[in-house]
Amino acid sequence: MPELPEVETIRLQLAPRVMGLTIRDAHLSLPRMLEVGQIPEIQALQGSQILALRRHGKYLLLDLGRGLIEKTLVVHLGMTGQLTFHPHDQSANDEFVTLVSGLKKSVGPHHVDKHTHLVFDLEGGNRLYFRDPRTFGKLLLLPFANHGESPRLKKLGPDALGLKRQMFVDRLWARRGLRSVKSLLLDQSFVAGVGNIYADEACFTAGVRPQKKLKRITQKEAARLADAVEEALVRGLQNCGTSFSDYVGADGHPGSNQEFLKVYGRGGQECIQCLRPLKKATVAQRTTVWCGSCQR
DNA sequence: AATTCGCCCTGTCGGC
DNA sequence: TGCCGACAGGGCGAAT
Repeated sequence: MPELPEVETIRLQLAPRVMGLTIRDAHLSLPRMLEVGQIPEIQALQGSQILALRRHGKYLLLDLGRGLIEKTLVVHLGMTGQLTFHPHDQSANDEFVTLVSGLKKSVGPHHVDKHTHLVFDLEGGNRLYFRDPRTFGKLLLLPFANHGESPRLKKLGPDALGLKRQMFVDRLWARRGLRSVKSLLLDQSFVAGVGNIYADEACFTAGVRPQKKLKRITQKEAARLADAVEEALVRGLQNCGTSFSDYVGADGHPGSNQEFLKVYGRGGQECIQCLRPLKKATVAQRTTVWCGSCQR
């Protein structure tokens, strides 16, 4: 489940490898991954260069064009999306082959399987693959000039990484009400990039119960949440992302942040602070883990 | 207007 | 061994 740190890891790994490369050919094998009617536009990308890689929240934005940026390919990895770079000179690297398909061994001569939905043939024999077993991901091709007006991107709040504490607190304060802290953290129009894993981790670090109503949150707790979100995301990024199931970086390797998670996926196990068993329940339609003693 | 719910989708896992 | 239901969940559109 790629959240901000996973998408940023991919962006950082991908940028030096694909920047400036020309797209020789594009193959979209599962059309429904793309906005309807855009298949001809994908074909038309032949000859375009990858000119910039940006990210907002969990969205990766590839700016494409011939010299000047003309279009933006918006990529959302959903639950199990993978974006991997396959360099021409490492095509025989066995380790790479075994890791590229989720965390399992991949079969097939070209590292492509039935879940590889988009392939960019880049100049020099390099390739870029988009793979997504559960197909919750999305591809969207927009004119660069007005891609900011896209309904999908327009509703996003400020990017969660590097967001000023006071801005976070102010936005939370403006939404004080009956909804839960966790519901707000998952709301991409509040801040963009936080998903289920980092929301739970942030709540634990802040000492706040995920189901606590926003109207009962103090300024102090809001500030702690702001810091805890930043801390969780930065740590995730430092560890190249959390590979709980399918996530791999652009190099095909899993991240290591799953080894450092304090609560996510640890329901019933002992709290790292007080050693009491962690609680698990559904909050805001998501599986949620917290410590009933350390989080109030 | 704000919030919740059902749905999309497939691989994995536990129970029988 | 194999079948089957439960589960994972981001975001959208429908319902409340």
